[in-house]
Amino acid sequence: MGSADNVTELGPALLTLGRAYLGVAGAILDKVPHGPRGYHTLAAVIRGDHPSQLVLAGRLGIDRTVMTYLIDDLVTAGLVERQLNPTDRRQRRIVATPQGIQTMAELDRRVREAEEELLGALDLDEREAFRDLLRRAVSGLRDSDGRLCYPGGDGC
Amino acid sequence: MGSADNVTELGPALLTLGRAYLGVAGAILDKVPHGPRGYHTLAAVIRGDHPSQLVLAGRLGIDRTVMTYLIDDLVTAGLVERQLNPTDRRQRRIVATPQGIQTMAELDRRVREAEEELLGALDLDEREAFRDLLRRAVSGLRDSDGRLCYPGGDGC
DNA sequence: GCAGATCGTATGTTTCACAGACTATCTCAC
DNA sequence: GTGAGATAGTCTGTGAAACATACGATCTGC
Repeated sequence: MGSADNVTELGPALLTLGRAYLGVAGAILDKVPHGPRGYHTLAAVIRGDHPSQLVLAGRLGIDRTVMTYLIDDLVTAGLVERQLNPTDRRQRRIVATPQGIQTMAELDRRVREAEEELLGALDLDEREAFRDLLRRAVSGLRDSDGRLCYPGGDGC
Repeated sequence: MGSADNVTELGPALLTLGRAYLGVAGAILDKVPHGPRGYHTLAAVIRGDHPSQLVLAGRLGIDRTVMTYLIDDLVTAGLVERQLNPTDRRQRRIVATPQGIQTMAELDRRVREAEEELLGALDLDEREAFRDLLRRAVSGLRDSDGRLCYPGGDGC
């Protein structure tokens, strides 16, 4: 059986699709601080259940030093707020402002349209299957706390 | 129908899986110049059918100025060679050296193992389905020459 | 032979991620 | 209580990477 003709292709394809996503989403999200990354952070904040910046960073796979100025810029844009946690004053709880929620609602629709366009080569059932497989593959990279810990990573 | 609970998730999941791939592949490919990117370039070179650096860059979605020093380093590592195209002396045809082919053969196996580990949450049939859907989605982003041209990109 | 386009290269700028140090605060032992 | 160590968040510096721009070499068309 030939071994060279069925080369993996998974890695390049993954990165290519990711870059394409960054391209189309970046065009939509140019008003959001830090583009797609800030948008994903805002989405996670709205989804809630993030006691601290550190947990938020762990869930998104972002370094905590990056998370600091990422949230700085989301705050100055009026999309989120830092709230001091009274029970542990080291922690900053991040919550979305009404403006942040409204902005998210508007952008979510357009981003979803762009995503559909990105998967244009697949029919509707296949897109749903792809989303499902992708979601489950990623969830396998998380520990019980939802933190990312892929093999070779430092955390696990 | 609730609109906030089925947020897209495709973008973050895509980027997360891509970053995880870069993490595990980068650990394997730390001896290859420019890590995964150099490896993908080498793989494309071995696959052949790339008349010039520019076409190669277009296929991989890499800027041509980046491609220059990427190939520079692959050449100094002894993995590829620049051949002058006699019919058009502006073009440089990139071919793999025997050492490049051998290196590729060794690394391909390990990278594939890492990929399987990355998709560990899926069973075998699902992994194959995921690879297939991903490959087809990406092929939809290419024009007739194989160049990447996702919506919003400059080229199309 | 000349004008314009194309391939590859070189240069400068900007952005970005990551490591390390630092402050403030919490937890636990005693 | 008090002190040692751990943790959350911030700040600073460094290095890598992408991108635009400009340039020399070569091809194509007239």
